[in-house]
Amino acid sequence: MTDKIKSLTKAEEQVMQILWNLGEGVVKDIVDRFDEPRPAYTTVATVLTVLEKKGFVTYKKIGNVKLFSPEISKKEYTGFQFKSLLSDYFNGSFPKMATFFAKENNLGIKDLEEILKITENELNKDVNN
Amino acid sequence: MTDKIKSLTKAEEQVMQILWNLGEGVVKDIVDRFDEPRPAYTTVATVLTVLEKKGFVTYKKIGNVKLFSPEISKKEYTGFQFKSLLSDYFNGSFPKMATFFAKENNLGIKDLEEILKITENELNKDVNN
DNA sequence: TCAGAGTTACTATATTTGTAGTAGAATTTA
DNA sequence: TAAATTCTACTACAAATATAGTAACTCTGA
Repeated sequence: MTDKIKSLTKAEEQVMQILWNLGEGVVKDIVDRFDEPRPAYTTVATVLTVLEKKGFVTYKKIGNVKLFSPEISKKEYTGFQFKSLLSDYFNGSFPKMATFFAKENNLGIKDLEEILKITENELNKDVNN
Repeated sequence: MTDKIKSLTKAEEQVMQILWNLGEGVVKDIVDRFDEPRPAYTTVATVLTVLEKKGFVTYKKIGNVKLFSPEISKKEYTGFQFKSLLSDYFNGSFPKMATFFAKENNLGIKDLEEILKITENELNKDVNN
């Protein structure tokens, strides 16, 4: 079903991030969200064509204009990235990752418990989605 | 001080992973750890040369042989990757990441508390490093 | 109704990445 | 000590990526 996801290149990822935020948009919409220095309109159009070939986006033709939208959700791609990081750098262990985070930020047990609370809230909050 | 870290390419990352495990090694050592089909000896040598130029590895000459070792630790690079993922996909919020993990794995509060315990253990365990 | 703005399809080019060969130096070994 | 092996340095080249130009098409507003 869900075809194997391939990694995005840097340029592709930037475009996808914008498209995930917008939900949908034409080339111009995407170009406009780029920080200066903006890539050329045609550059973005090319990247979108590639993304379409790779199956990351689809589009509807509205008149002669293509309205692009993500075909792979941010969530799906996040999962892919997250799993890769977890397996390549934390032996697939989430506690190892959490430990790493704690150490990087000099957090103690108390802080972790605090984070757990916040997480539980988040979890309840988005029972939907 | 710590120069800005650049991303590793796929091939480079594989070599680094092996080198991080070995601690140090000559080209042959690294080739040997590759799964079949192994890349050519010269391919690995080339990648190492590139990694050296990028500052990811150094080497000591032992006779006429280069003994390579990581210049950037796995930990440093992990931090870089982790931060990128956290900021690009979780708004920089670790609880959001934890929530994502929980939902992906259908974990409930109980499970999270269990994970917290494991994490606390880990944290105590490696008081060193 | 046509001039300009926007859009797409196609093409082009530089750079980076992945992969590996060759030549020759150094080392080991029969 | 000559042959085989190992290793590095240098080079090569194909594929992928990043970036953008051009031509042609299509609206839309004056």
